[in-house]
Parts: sequence; C-alpha cells; structure tokens
Amino acid sequence: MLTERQLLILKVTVDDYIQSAQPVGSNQLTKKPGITSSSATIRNELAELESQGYLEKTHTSSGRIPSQKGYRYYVDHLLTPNPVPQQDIVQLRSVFEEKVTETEEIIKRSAGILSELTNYTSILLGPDIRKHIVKKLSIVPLSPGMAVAIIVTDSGHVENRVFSIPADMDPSDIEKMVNILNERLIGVSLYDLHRRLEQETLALLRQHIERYGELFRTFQQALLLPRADNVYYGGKLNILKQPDFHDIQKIRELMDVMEEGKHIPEILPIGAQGLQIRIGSENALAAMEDCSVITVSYDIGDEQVGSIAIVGPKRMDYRRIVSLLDYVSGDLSKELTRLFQGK
Amino acid sequence: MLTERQLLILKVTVDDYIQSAQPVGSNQLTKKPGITSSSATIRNELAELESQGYLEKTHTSSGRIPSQKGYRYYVDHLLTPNPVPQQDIVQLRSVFEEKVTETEEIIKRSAGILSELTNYTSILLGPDIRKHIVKKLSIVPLSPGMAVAIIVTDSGHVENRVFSIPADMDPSDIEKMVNILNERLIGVSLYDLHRRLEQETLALLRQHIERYGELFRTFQQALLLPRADNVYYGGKLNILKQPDFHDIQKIRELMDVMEEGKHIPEILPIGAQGLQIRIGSENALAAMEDCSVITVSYDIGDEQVGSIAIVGPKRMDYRRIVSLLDYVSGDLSKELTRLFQGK
DNA sequence: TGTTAGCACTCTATGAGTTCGAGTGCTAAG
DNA sequence: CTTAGCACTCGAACTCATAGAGTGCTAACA
Repeated sequence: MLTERQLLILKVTVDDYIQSAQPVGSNQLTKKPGITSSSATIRNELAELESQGYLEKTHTSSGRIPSQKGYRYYVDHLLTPNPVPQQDIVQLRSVFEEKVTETEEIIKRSAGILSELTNYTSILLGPDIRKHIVKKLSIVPLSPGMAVAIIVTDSGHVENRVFSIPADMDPSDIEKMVNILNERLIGVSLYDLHRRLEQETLALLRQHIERYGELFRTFQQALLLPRADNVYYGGKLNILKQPDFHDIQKIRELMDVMEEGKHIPEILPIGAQGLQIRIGSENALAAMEDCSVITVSYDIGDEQVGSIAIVGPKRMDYRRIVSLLDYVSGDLSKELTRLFQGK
Repeated sequence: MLTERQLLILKVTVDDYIQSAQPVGSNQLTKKPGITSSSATIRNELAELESQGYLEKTHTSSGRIPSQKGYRYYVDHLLTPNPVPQQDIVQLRSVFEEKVTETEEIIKRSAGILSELTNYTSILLGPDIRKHIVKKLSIVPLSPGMAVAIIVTDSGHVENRVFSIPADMDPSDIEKMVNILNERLIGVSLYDLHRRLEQETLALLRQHIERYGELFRTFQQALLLPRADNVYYGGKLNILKQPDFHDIQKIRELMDVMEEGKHIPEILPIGAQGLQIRIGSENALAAMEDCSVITVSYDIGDEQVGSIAIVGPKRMDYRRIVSLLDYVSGDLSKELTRLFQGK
C-alpha cells in the first residue's frame, strides 16, 4: 500500500520523466511544487517505491524512471484529466468546417491532425465496410473483353473491380444480369454479399442469361479479392521525432509492423469499448514493447464502430492524449452519425 | 583526359565503394582482378583522379570515395549493363501471373516487388488519370440530402464523390440530369470534364430541371476537389536499411519529402523519356542531396506515360538498377498496353 | 518514530593521452 | 614510367583521470 506522500512522489516523478525523458533524482523532486520534504526523505520514499516495483534505476547511482508497473499505476490512479485546449479543438473541428462529406476523408484528415497535435503516430480505423448495405450494383463494359463492377453502399462508399467478360458477350445479357443482381442484392450487407450472390442469384442467372457461367465466375472472383482495409495513419514519421527511439533497427521493426496491415488487430484492441491504454509489453507485439498505445472507439449511428489509436513511447503524455482522444471520439461519433443518418 | 588505366581504376574504385561503403585504398585495389600495377602506381593514379575531381578523400590519410563527378562519369561511361537475373524476372512477372486486371493494382504491386528486389525505395507514378476518357457517369442517391457521383473511365478507373443534394429533390430530376450528363460528356477526358460541364450541360440542365442550381453547384464542386494522385511507393522503410543514412534527422527530412505528394514533380523528372539518373545534388530537393534517383518512363498504348523511380543512396548499385528498370519499363509498357487496349 | 543533515560511495559522461593500423605523398632506385 | 621504401597523418579504439549527479546509510534531531 502506498502512502499519500508516496503517491504524490510517484505522480511527480512520472510527470517529470514524461516531460524530460531523463531519470529523476531526489534533489530535482524537492524543487517541485507540492513537495515539502527534504531530499533525504524523498530518497527513502523513492527506495520504497522502487522496492514495490513502481520505479526503476538505470544504474546503481542514477535517478529513477517509472517501471511498467509504475506507468500502469499512474494511468489507473494518478491521472487527472485536463480539458482539451481551445486551440486543439479549433484545429480538430476544422475537418468539419470544410464541406467534406465522405467518411473516409474525414477519418483520414482527423488522423493527420491528431498526429500533428500530438507529435505521435495516429492510427484510425474506419467502420467495417463489410457491414455496409448495398445500395446499387452496376456493371460498365469497358472494352470487348473487360468490364468494371461497381457497388455503391448506403454510406456512399464505392467499391469497384475490373473483371474480364467473354469477348463476344451480348450487351443486353449484361444488362439483364445487372437487373437481376440489383433486384436480389440491394439491402444486403457486403458481408453477406458473397453468400447471397451464390444462393439467390445463380439460379436466376442460369435461367435468363445464355453464357452466365463465364460472366458470373469472373464477376464473383472480382468481388472475392480482399481489398485494403480502411486504416488511416497520421504522422508515421513522428516516431523519428521521439528521443526514446534512437535505435534505427528498432524503429524499422516498429514501422514495419505498423505499415503492414495484417498486424492491425494486434495493435488495436478491436471491439473494445471506451478508452484503453496498453503500456510497453502489454502490447501483443514484441516490436512494440517500448511503446504505449491509447485507443478509443467511436460509433456511427448505433452499431458501426471504428477505433482511434495513438502510438507513442511508453513515456508518452498520457494525460493530454487521454483527454484529447476522449474529445475526438465523442466529436467524431457525433459528426459522423449526423452525416451518416442524413442529418 | 583519362588514360585507360585511370578509367579502370576509377571503375574498380567506384564498384568497390558501392559494394563496401568504405573508402577504397591503394592496397585493396591491387588485389582486384584486372589490376596489375603496384600500390605505388595506383597511388599516383588515385592522386591524379582526385586532382581531376573524380575522387575524394574523407580525411588526409584515408582511402578514396567517388565524388559526384566521379559517379557521374561512372554512370555515363563506365556502366556495363548486365542482364537481369532469371529469378528477378520470375518475381517481377508474378504480378501478371495472378489475374490482376487493374492498372492501379499492377502498378502498386510492381512497386512492392521492385523495392523488395533492390532494398531501395521505389516510386511508381501511374498514368495521368486526367487523360482518361469518361465512359459513364452516374448519380446514386443515398439519403434525402446526399448522393454519390460516379465517373467510370475507359481504363476502368472509377472516381466517386459524395455530394449534397436538396433534400426534397425529385428523383426523376436526378435521372434527367444523369441522362443529360451522359449524353454530353461521354468521350470527354477528365481533364476537359470541368470545362465541358459548364459550357455544354449547364444550359441544358437549366431547361429541363427545376432546381438545377443547387444540384449542379455541389455536383460541380465535388468534381473540382483534387484527389490523391496515383503515386505508389514501395519500401519506404528501406532507407533505414542503408548504412549511408545514419542521421535520424536526415532520414526524417527525406521521408517527409517523399511522403508529401506535392514534391513528386521535383523528385521525378516527369515527361522525360527513357532512363534518367540524378546523382546527389543534381536532385532538385535539398533533402535528397545524399540520394540518387534513377527513373524510367513507361507507356500505355501510344500516349499515356507513367514513371518508375528508384531512390537510394548515391552509393547505389547503378548497374543493377539500370538493367532492372530497363526491363521493368519494357515489361510494364507491354503488359499494360495489352491490358488497356483489350488484348 | 519520522525527518533530516552529512558523508562515503557508485556510476556515467567527458576529455586527454596512447597506441595501432590503414592509408598517403614523396623520394630515389630500377 | 614503375616501384620499393619510408616518414607522416589521421581516425578508431583503448585507457585513465576527473567532475558531477545521485544513492544508501548513519546518526542526530524534533
């Protein structure tokens, strides 16, 4: 159990280290506001905090730095939220000032602003497009052997794929196919699309279209190919600004992991509600053991959910980021819901 | 003027430095195949090459490294092309093995493979979409106040923008508008689209559609907003692998410049035909003064042109990259033309 | 009993002094 | 013209000494 004074010293130590990136000594601490004891007393308390595992030394006679447990205690119990500064709000709101009407664009820009504001890297995950509902399907022939399939969803998202068609295909057959598809598939989610395509439309197509096989096969294949997810990064290079990352090898691993889309589920606790903080080795990936990740979710309407994450050094400014993400999450939910539900 | 022997020594020196990243001394050179003179003779020649500005020393008693002029002479006169290894070809061709039918996807994947093969950063510039020809326009209403405009081009590229419409708009009016737009604008290049939109369709719309003003204004605006260009990167992180770049500050500047789209014209000599090499300060950007950039153009059909660039340290493996880019350029031109012109 | 002053001790960072080796330029002989 | 030889230069790596920040412990104090 920690005494009042120990809590204070722990908080001030973490705060100072977050700010300076230097080990904190007992002398420095005496100069901090709120601390009245002498350096000797502080030393005793620091030794106690260390023995309980909240602080560490880099070498025998150095000052203290927070341990993983120390950071954890700090964010769990010592974090006093501070309001988001007006100028940050102004900058964040600027996304909605311009007449940007596409979810993706809004998310992308928000990622940029967040990284600029924080000097850390931001990762924004858009809502799962597979939950979007098909609004319209069309097929546009390009050349005798090629056509492009277009799917418009209720959110205004447009998926398109080029696929090959029999060179001597009758244009009216394509038209028929589009009609059948639209008749059967509007209102279906992208998630269900593939299954429904096969179950409901295949038989119908067989009846009405002469060479449905060739056409259908490549069309289906085109829709099958997975596409890049809706992950947006801001300030990937900000990692290079942090003095904590000096080892180029480490930087590369870290950037590599973030760049490669497949690690996203390990970086972000998808599905988690509210604000999450993962410190150092609490992260699933070894490359991120020197990082902390703060995530919040946001909603569009009642169901669709995206995530916002800030990746920084363990020594990141938790207080500021937590407040900021809290604000952004609420703001984004509100604005996107408004946009999405047609005001 | 340089003697035969001086040319040989220059070539071997540059080759060695490219390979080892270490200053090259006279003793090392005597061990190289083709060199028969003693180290003393080599020293004399090195001194001569230095006085003529082809080589430099890092300090008074160090070995020599190539100067900018030295590299330039090397690539202009001493570069003997070597054939692209079979395994590189196999890997490059793999893009076309899978049934990828979209120009963008092909270019993107090629960028990835190129960077993997070379360990440098690749930048691929797709053909200018503004030259694409409108194949079909459509407008899909999403909600009472929103719609998405879709433009399909002859290359299978799909542009789409969400824009706002009057909430009580008559659906038949939208249909009318789409008809008018298609009637007038199919066959027009994206480049001309905006002008033609105003010149040819505005009057017509005014005649036939009741509330053309509100609808047209936001539609026009949506098409006006510039979109991300078709620039694809491969291996941006490869810079971190090069021992030449150890200064994090420099790395950041460099990545910053590359990341930000607006510097593309300065990085790539757009419009230039054939293979171009820019060494060190020959690059327009200060951040790239330690880099070399090798570019080739490729064609689709007769007119449309894209560029492929490899960015590496000045000490890059010019011989290998030149051959590789030469091959890729030809291959990409051939395959894309085939695809584009419908076989 | 908790707090503090004092002090010996530890460890890092810094800078000066050495040595080693790779490399050079120059000279004189072949 | 080429080459062996040699004095010289400079960076890299190592040692050593010092300064400074910080610690832990002890003993005195309130």
